[in-house]
Amino acid sequence: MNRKGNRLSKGSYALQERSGSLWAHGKIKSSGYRLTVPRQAILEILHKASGHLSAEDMYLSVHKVYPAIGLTTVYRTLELLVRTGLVFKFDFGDGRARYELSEGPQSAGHHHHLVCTGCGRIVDYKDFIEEELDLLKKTEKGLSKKYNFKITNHVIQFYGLCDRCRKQS
Amino acid sequence: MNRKGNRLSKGSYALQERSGSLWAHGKIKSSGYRLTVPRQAILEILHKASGHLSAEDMYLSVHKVYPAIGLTTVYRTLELLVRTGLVFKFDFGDGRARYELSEGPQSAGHHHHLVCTGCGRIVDYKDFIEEELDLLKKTEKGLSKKYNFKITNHVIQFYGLCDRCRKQS
DNA sequence: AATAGAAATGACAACCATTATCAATTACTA
DNA sequence: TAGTAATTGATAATGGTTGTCATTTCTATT
Repeated sequence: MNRKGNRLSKGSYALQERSGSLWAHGKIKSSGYRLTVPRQAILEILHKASGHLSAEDMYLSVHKVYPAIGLTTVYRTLELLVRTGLVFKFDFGDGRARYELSEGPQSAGHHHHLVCTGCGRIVDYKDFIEEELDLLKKTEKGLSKKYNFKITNHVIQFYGLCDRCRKQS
Repeated sequence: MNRKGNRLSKGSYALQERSGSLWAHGKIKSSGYRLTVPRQAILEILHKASGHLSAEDMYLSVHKVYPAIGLTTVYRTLELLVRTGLVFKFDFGDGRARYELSEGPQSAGHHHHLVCTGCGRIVDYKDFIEEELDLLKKTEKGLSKKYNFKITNHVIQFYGLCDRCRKQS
């Protein structure tokens, strides 16, 4: 196979580093992992995408530019990114996991999801985040104490029917 | 096979009906579905259990009493119960769905889940429900209007490490 | 620069929860 | 009580995800 074509040029990555994944790169290295081409490519895709991509979405996307990268590697990389806390993994009930970057310095910020049970459409929302944070802080503290859990994460999702799907049913 | 042994006697069900599944039975019938033995058996198990059972959990449980009931039927019944709103389906990230009765007249009440990412243990909590409900009502209203969604459901989950798992890591 | 050793990768097979199929059975209505 | 459509159970198929293992690539060390 064409090794050269599958190689990432330093130049193309210099740009990406300026635009926000430097932080992620550092975190990967400081966690003792190597910063490889597939990992960089997947991080780049996660940066560019609006979020909630499935593993296969990323595979198809990455595969266009680097045909040598296989689906297995995408899964392995995502698992690593989740483990190091760089990426969140979601389940919206359609049988495949979705991934998005967690809150890095360059992130789009804390948000939650509105999921249409009709068509699967996912809408990000950032409304009511302030009130939510108040409640969450309080709840996390209370639950930590009461159940002796060390809480690291939380998920809030709303399910319903979107505009289009309401009309059809 | 022993058909008679797999049959539910009227007597044993009379008791169950008194203890809370009458409502569910009515809802199934009024939705145009038949009230069959497997459906009653699965409802009974959901009533008795503390919640968050997987399909296989229920299959094993049901299978002891009614060996003729197959796993496929368990899945189909759960799908029906979810569709009619009698049961909620959850994903706690361990690759299998979990089910529990939704808020019937006899339900244990509105609660959420605390999930240990170490061992998978699930703790129900009902703390801070009042404050939470305020926020949720407000959020639902706001999101419905802004995004034109008809919101039917929501999920709140906290993830972390439980007592035991904290010590081990 | 060359190399050894460890980490990472890719192709492929295996896994396993869930779903589709279809003939046989069952619950409800007339 | 019989007729009929709904439901069921056994089995196979599906599909997302993970395990395996030989090969490749990185990195530290000569």
